[in-house]
Amino acid sequence: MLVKYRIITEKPMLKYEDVAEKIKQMIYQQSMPKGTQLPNIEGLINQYQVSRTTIIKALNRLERHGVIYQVQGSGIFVRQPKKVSYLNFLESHGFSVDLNDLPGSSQVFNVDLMQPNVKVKENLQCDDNEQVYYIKRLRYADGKVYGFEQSYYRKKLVSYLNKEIAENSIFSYVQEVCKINIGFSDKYFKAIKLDAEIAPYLGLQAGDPALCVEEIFYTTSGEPFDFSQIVYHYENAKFYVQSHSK
Amino acid sequence: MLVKYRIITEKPMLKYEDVAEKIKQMIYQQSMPKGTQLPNIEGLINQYQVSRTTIIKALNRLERHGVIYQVQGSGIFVRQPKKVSYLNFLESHGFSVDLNDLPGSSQVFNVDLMQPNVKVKENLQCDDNEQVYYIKRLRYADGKVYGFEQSYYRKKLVSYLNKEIAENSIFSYVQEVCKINIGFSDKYFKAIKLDAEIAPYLGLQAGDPALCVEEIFYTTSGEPFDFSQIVYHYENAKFYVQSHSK
DNA sequence: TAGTGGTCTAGACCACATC
DNA sequence: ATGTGGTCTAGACCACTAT
Repeated sequence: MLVKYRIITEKPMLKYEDVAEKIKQMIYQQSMPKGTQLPNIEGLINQYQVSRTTIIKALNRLERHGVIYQVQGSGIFVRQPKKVSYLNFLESHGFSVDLNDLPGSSQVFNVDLMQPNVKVKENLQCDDNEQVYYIKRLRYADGKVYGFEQSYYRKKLVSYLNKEIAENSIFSYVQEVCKINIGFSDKYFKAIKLDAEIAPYLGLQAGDPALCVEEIFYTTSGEPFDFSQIVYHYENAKFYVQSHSK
Repeated sequence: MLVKYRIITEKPMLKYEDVAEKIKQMIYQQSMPKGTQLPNIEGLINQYQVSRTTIIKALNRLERHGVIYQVQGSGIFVRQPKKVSYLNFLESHGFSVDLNDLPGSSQVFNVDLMQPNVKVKENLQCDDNEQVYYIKRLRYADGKVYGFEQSYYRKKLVSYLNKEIAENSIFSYVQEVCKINIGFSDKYFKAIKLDAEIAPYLGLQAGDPALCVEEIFYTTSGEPFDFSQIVYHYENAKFYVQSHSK
């Protein structure tokens, strides 16, 4: 039997991922407006030649990602497109394609190997004497500064990093070269008053507002590998999150 | 056959929800630390007497809610408990129990029936001449002001509202009395500078930072019923979001 | 090699929506 | 009454981890 493979990761293509992707393409290529009804499950089974369960799994995935919504007894419908100029908060690093991780989108100040302080050590669950890479960089999008980031990667899991990698996408490197599979993440955030140290990086004044986000990323086996603190420019960075009760 | 029912909604209890809840209880009652391994799937099948698929569905739900993580070939493990004093951003209204929606936790300024302005009309997809309830209130938690909220509910879907309801939980009322089933939501957020009009409500100065969130809640059939703008106190409101790549 | 989670199937039956 | 999505089952087989 012919087995499809993902282009990048070389993992076997799962049927439900494949079907989900194709349905998504169908929606976007035909630029269906919100509320458009899709074929029913029976129809999708015939169209993609997979079992009912696989169709349902694909639909649930699309529902969680905000692409469609399903109404029992009624049908499957296209969901509202997100407002433009807002970033997907859950995909702003990591899980899916990150449009901001393009070459030249980061100004890197340093990439240092060091002993973590207490806070970093705790968040990354480091052993004693374990070392971490410390990266400080400014992030740009559309030519505008949108965030000041300080991140820490465990050397144990990310054995090498340099300035060039940090200027591009650390997450692509970590996945493709270090073979780290990203499993899940915790994000903590709040509004803050910018201090005199960070404000200049963003071209703002001390006392100006900012969105401060602390993130911890874990591998699929549950090991934390990245702890980052990002301070976002209050005018240049806006986010959205779509969620679902199911 | 005996069918279990949910206490409040009187909907039949689904097996996978039931199992998920029981596993969650097991974790919390035994206060298992993060990393604790749970029984394997075979064991859970025997313990709860349901099919493999149902166990897996329950586990996936717990995984999405940040309670556990599953490692293929290895096992099922308890995930890190969230930092205290942070609110779950996705559950801060709506989907699950809202600890802040307790009696006396809101100071209500007005509950008015009115014609929506353009922005509200668009976000709620109102027909022409449709009316909305406009509620303005301050939200408290632990005796501290944490947010200033302006919300709009479509009269078409929420036929009646008053000050007393707004002082308690609008969402409970909407679900239990109006029989609205909450399906999904869109949330947009950014840091802002407080203006002179809103700052006093939060006991802050104009120019101080704040987290501004705009939310749209939809019924399970995809109709928007609530549009809210909430301005959060930058010192009293902190949030977390847990996410998963699966 | 043995054990664990993950995918996929075919089919029965249930719950909700619409007419 | 009919059509739609949702749940649940039993079982085959695949993919990853540990030893």
